Amino acid sequence: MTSSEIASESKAARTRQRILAAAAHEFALHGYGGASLRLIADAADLKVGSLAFHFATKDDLVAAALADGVDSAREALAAAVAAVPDDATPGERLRAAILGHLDALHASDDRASAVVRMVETLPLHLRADHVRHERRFGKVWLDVLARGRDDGVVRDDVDLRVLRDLVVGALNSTSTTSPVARPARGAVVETLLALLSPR
Amino acid sequence: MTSSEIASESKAARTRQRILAAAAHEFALHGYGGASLRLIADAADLKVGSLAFHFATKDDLVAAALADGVDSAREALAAAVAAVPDDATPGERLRAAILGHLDALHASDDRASAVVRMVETLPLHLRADHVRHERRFGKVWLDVLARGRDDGVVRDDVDLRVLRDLVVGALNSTSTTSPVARPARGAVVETLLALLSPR
Amino acid sequence: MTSSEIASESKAARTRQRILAAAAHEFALHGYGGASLRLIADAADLKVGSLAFHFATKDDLVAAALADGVDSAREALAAAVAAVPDDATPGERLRAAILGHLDALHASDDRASAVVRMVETLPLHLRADHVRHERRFGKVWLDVLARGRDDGVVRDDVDLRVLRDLVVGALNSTSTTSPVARPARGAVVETLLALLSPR
Amino acid sequence: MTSSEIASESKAARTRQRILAAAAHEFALHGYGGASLRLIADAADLKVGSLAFHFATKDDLVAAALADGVDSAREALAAAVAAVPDDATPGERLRAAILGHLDALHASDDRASAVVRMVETLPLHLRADHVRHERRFGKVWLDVLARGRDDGVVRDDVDLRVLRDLVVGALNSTSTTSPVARPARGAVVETLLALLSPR
DNA sequence: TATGAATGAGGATTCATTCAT
DNA sequence: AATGAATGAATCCTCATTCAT
Repeated sequence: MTSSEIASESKAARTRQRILAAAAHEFALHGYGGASLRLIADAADLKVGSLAFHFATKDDLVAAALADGVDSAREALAAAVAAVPDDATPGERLRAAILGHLDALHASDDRASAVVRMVETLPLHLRADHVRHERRFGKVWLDVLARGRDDGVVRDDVDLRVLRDLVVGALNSTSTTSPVARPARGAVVETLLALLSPR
Repeated sequence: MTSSEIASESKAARTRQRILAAAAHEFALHGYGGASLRLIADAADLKVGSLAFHFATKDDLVAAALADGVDSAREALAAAVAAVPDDATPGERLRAAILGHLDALHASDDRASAVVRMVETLPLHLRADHVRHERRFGKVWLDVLARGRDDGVVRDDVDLRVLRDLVVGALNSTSTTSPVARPARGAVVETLLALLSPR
Repeated sequence: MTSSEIASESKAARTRQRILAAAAHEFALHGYGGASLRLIADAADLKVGSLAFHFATKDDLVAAALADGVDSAREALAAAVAAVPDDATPGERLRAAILGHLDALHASDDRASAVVRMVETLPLHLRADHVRHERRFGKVWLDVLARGRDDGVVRDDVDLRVLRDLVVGALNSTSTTSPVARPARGAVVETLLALLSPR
Repeated sequence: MTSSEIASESKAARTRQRILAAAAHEFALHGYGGASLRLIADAADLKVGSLAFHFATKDDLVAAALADGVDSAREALAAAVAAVPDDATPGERLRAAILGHLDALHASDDRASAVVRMVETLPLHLRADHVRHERRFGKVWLDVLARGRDDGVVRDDVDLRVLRDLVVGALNSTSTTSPVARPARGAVVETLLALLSPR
């Protein structure tokens, strides 16, 4: 493989990433139906027609952005938890998960928040493809909560799945477009930890 | 005012309601940017051109649907709380609020869920107008929680506003388009009550 | 029905006819795949977007143009034959049919030639719908030839359907875009009559 | 010229042929305006950009396909006639011509039918170039008919050029995309022979 | 009060073409 | 000899809006 081959390979990959970033931003701002390829192309410094070379269709791009969004959020969440030293307190682990989730959600690249903004208005065929990714993400949170319960920092008087859904819903709802309205990160973390802790 | 004027006035009002209902449905399904006046008109059994008579522009319709959505949800929430007899337990009042919120959100007319689906992708000028409605809704929940705290059924170790935001966020996140994924109403209520109750 | 209603009804109909005429011209010149709605709209003195009001889709317009083309040709053919007095010679009837077919095909409005130019490159779903029209047209020619055979002016040593197909094919092939290359109408008629007559 | 140059030259020639074959197929199916270089490239197992190496523009490819189509048909027609032994009956020669024409037209490689499908919708500049090829093809048929007349198997009561145009038109009209609708080859041949034979 | 008819802007997608590699 | 990547124009279609009736 010559150096020029490497260069051209990475060029396509770089453009693809630029498009995904621009798409995430537009989708986060305007949702699935409100986002336009024109604006996405502009933000990616490309002409609309050129998008087709990387993503054949708007829905292809959406699917890629969704996968990119949840997967990166899941990896960030898992990494945040994994980074907690073994000898840390169980509460630290829980706090790390919450922080990891919030960080992904409020990251400036919008990859995760694009997902939150799009999921509920997706056409069925896209949603079907997306469910698997979402499920893997939910699994990570479930594991975190289960471990927390074993370690005695998560209450055991409620169904864990329902708890997980409410926690994730509450966290996702902080991903508001107007950061002014967003409650302070620290307050959210402490409040959630309090709600979760057993009586 | 003649009787025919009265009749025609009430006809206009009825049509307006039909449009709002159709709009709520479309907005709930496709969000602000993805909903089209044509489909709304179809669902309201009207021609697109006729919409202008009732709502001059799409944004006017959106604003009306938003106001209609939050206000009706707020009234439903307030009514549910007010319906609780004075001699009921404080926990009953809290449960009534949660149930009222969920009922509004999962109502078949989509008026409340349309709001949830739209808010985050609204253009700025619409959002500005909408904030006041949202604030009044939030005020009701804040009152409910404050009273609950006074009555000893809501924990006092957390900031009440942050708590309110998380509770509302968690509740709103149950308004998913695919009712299959939605956790059972009863489980949501009991879990939330547990989380709220003081240790 | 008021006069204004009549006017508005006929306005839509008139526009529809203008579009069909423009479409026939474009389709005759460039075929199904080569014709553009832009040019059709221009020729019909409309904006492209306005076409949708009369024909929802390009394929709808094509289907209408096809039906219009064959049906009008069939009617012209049938009328030409019917116009022959009962006491005319059988040869006159045959000649009238040939002339009627040619007249339809070379008419300046291109309605019939548009069909000839489009049929073979139609997508399958359009072709399927079109077959019925084509069959009715072929039936008229078959009747003409059968009557001619009964009257002794059409040879009886060949299969009538095959003969019909070849005659129609030969006639249609005179519908060339460059009228220079087109053989003289009279010569075509006399030659065909000669070929058809029994030995 | 080195052997590798020879090899690469012949490779180019082979690719050229593959492109022409693919192009003929697409043009036969969709006509001049409806065929796309992308599909042609796909069918030729190439990327669109690579076409330019062999044919600078779409119209260059079209021109080549047209020339290829008529010329090969003309050669097939001439060869079919030439293959008839000198001592065969004149009717055999005529039949051979008809069969040769039909064989070329219905050949699976679509080279000839692509021409039939394209000619009438060609832009003027392409048509001008094409006329010469077409004329040479017509000349062959004219010769065949003239010889037939000399030999007493073609009627002499009609203009030969008009006759030729009608015969060619009738034959070409059998090149339909749906082979179901196509009349049986044998029946076409015998019917045409009958029509041509003098009384 | 509503419809019919049209507009112009913008939507996504496809197209032939170009050019560096 | 062919590919990868991009362009700009054109494709059809949908949109919200307007206005005479």
